Amino acid sequence: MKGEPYDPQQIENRWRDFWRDRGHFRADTGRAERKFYYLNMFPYPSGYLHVGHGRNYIIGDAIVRFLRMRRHNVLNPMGWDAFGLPAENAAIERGIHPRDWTLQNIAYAKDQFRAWGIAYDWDREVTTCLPDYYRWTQWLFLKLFENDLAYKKRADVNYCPSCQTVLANEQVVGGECERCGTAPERKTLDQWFFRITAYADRLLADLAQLDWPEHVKKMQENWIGRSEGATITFPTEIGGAISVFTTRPDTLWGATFLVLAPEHPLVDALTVPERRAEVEAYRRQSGRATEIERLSAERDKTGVFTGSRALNPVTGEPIPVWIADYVLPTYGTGAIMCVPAHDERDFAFARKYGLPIRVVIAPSDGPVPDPRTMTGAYIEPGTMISSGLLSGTPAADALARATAYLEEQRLGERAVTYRLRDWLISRQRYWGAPIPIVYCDRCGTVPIPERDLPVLLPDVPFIGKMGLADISGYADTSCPRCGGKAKRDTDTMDTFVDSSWYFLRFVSPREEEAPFVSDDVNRWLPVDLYVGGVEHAILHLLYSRFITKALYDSGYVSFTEPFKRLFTQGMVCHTAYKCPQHGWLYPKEVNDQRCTKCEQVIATSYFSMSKSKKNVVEPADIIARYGADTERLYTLFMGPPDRDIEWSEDGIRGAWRFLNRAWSVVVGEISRLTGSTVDLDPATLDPDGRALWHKLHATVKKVTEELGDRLGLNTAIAAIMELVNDLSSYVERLEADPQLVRRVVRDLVLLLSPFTPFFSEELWHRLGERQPVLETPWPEYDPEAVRGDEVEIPVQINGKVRARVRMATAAAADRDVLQATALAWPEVQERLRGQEVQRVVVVPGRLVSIVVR
RNA sequence: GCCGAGGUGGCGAAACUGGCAUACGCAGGGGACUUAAAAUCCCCAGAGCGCGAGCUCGUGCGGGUUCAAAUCCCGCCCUCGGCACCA
Repeated sequence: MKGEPYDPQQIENRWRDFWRDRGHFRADTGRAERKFYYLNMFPYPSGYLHVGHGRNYIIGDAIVRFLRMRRHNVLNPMGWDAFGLPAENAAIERGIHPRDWTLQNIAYAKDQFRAWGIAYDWDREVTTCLPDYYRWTQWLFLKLFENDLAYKKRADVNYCPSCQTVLANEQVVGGECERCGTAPERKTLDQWFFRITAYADRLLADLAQLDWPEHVKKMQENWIGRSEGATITFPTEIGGAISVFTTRPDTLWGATFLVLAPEHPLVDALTVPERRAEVEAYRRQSGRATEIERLSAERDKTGVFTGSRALNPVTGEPIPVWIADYVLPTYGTGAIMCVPAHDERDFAFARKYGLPIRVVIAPSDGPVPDPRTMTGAYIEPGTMISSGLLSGTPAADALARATAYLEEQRLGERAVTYRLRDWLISRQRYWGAPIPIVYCDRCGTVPIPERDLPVLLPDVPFIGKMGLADISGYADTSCPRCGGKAKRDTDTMDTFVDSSWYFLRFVSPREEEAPFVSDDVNRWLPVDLYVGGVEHAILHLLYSRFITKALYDSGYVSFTEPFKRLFTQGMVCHTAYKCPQHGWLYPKEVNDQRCTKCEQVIATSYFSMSKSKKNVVEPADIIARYGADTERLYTLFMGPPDRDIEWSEDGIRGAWRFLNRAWSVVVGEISRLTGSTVDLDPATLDPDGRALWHKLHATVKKVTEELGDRLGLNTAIAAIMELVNDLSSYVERLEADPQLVRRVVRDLVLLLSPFTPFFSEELWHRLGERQPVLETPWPEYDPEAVRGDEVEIPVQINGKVRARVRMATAAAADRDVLQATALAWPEVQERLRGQEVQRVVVVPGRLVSIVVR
């Protein structure tokens, strides 16, 4: 059928601003009936967005359009995570101000959203680097400070020499700076921390109530790292005592030495004069190593003896006290008791330095290991031996008994320790929210009063790597308390602070008296569905949860978790080429598997799209060739949204072909349909018409369920493709019913609209509809029609399908009728001849299974 | 090492609660249209055996439960992600 060809450029230009002009995505936060707060993780504006970034927003846009048509009051805002180091580094490279670079990127990204047809409520846009936002980030700091959740401490920190700033523990990945890959150094600085550890238990416990992917919850659980055990006190020979944390108080009778972190406060006192030089040397040496180096498991354990002894509290035996840098000052008490017989690490250390080993758990079968000949720690279960009153206890019960005994004897107590550390938020860089604190000689550390916020970033020419400390005059101020001379804190806050509360601001983004309006926020939060990348599974999500709980405790919000449901979409991967000599290559630099510069054979692999690997696909190119609808459709169709997918040029052509097919079938029918407005009576349709009628309803049901709940957008699209295939075949027929065709075409256009909004709006308009798609209700399905007239029921004989029985749907739903029909079916009769039927299993509406002989 | 997710045609994948394995799409083969090509349309397509009706095998591997297993259970292998000297 010839007709006007599908021309996406023209169509998309026509509708691009339509949804915004009609205010389709302007939420009414003044009321909350049928409210739905949909949120995409907001982007960091770093140049342009590629098709991989697009996936996140396209998924969201499809869901949100669907919800709008289902008459939800949808809040769908967007903003910019606009502070941070990359902007600063990029600005340095280009010799411009990070603010200009950032605002420029924001403008560009907004154009990209517009080209994609992604319709946000732009009236609610927030930009974290603007004073009307960061003013409230500073407010948040003050609230945490008031509640003793922000504190300053002198600490050994990870300092990235390349970024010239400190990194949070979380920002050191695999021993390297998360941003630039440089190995951090250790530095001792006065830094601000947020006391997230105070919430460790609640952050862990409340995971249970979240509808989040299981693996993300597990990652948070690991990160928090709760360990139950006991702290035990070991008196020392010189007086005083050393407290250790252990998860194995039951093995206390086997503790033959103690090890302290080199930084432990008691090391000085414990070191005997003859050992002083050696201990000092060791402390200096380990002080140079970063925490990451110290923790590398491959590294041989080293340590030195302090010369002092402590007393094992249960055996009374004097045991040596060592220091070693595999013991971390920041975990537990910074000191451990060592039970070499039953712990691999302690065993290795004891063997290396010839320390005594004492076995306290005997295998239930086989001989007790001999400390002199053991080659590894015995870590299997068994029975306690040489353990005083615990001897003879099965190891499984020993833990509880040991803990009870220690508490009774006041030698120690039950304790819980976390892997989670407090959140270091000070950064020595310019492009962030200034910390609203001054230091006064007379009054000490003084918070800036709320009414004086924001503490503005000084507006100075940007001259490369610098912090606020480098800007003359910034630090000099007067004390808000006494009016005397004072110095400002010259650090800015970690950007994760900015993003740990932005979801609150979206509800009342222009509020000038407060960061958010509690009543409105309490009505609209938690976010109903939060969609973003797994890369934020720990940091951003954990910090946001912590801030929400802190605000809850001080009465600003009435909910304890910010994101009810989380969905993490997979990454988009693409072929990347690497030349052994020239590194990553653009596809155009590759010819016949060889580098065009040096003719060497290149290596081909798949990676998530990134500028550094030169394997990004630009939406502008795709949109110019195929249109945004094709990109959207392909992005959603190529795989389940939560899985990584591989971008392929062939795949996108498939999506393009489908839209062309759908276009021509709809456009081709329009002339036939004019005037066919009478409601159709499905009862009058012929069998082919009935079949299409059934397919339509089944498709509506499928697409509705996938979009509304399972988020299986790929299978929703597959179902629509099937409908188009069936519709094309049907309209080929001379006696096609125009009423039915009209109905199918209408619903088809609506079903497609969340995925291909331009395409649908255009066809909808051409079908003569006056009301825009988004103001039209989502198609309904009739369960009766979904069932269909006839079904084919497979009949199994001894587990193998041997026949298919066609019968009325209602008859197949009746167990007895189905069984009788199946047994009487000729092919079945044939098969059963001469066989004895032992059993017949009937699943109404589904299957019949016959067991013979 | 610990924790988690996954492994299905040539490829991306589907099968939702144990019930017809491979829907939908890509690539491929054959045909139609065309002077030709592109585009489009129609047909074929898990593997093996058989002239054929058909039969056998088949969801990483090996067992098991069941009338029936991609799906449940036991034991392995591989890939990816997180954590990892956290006491």
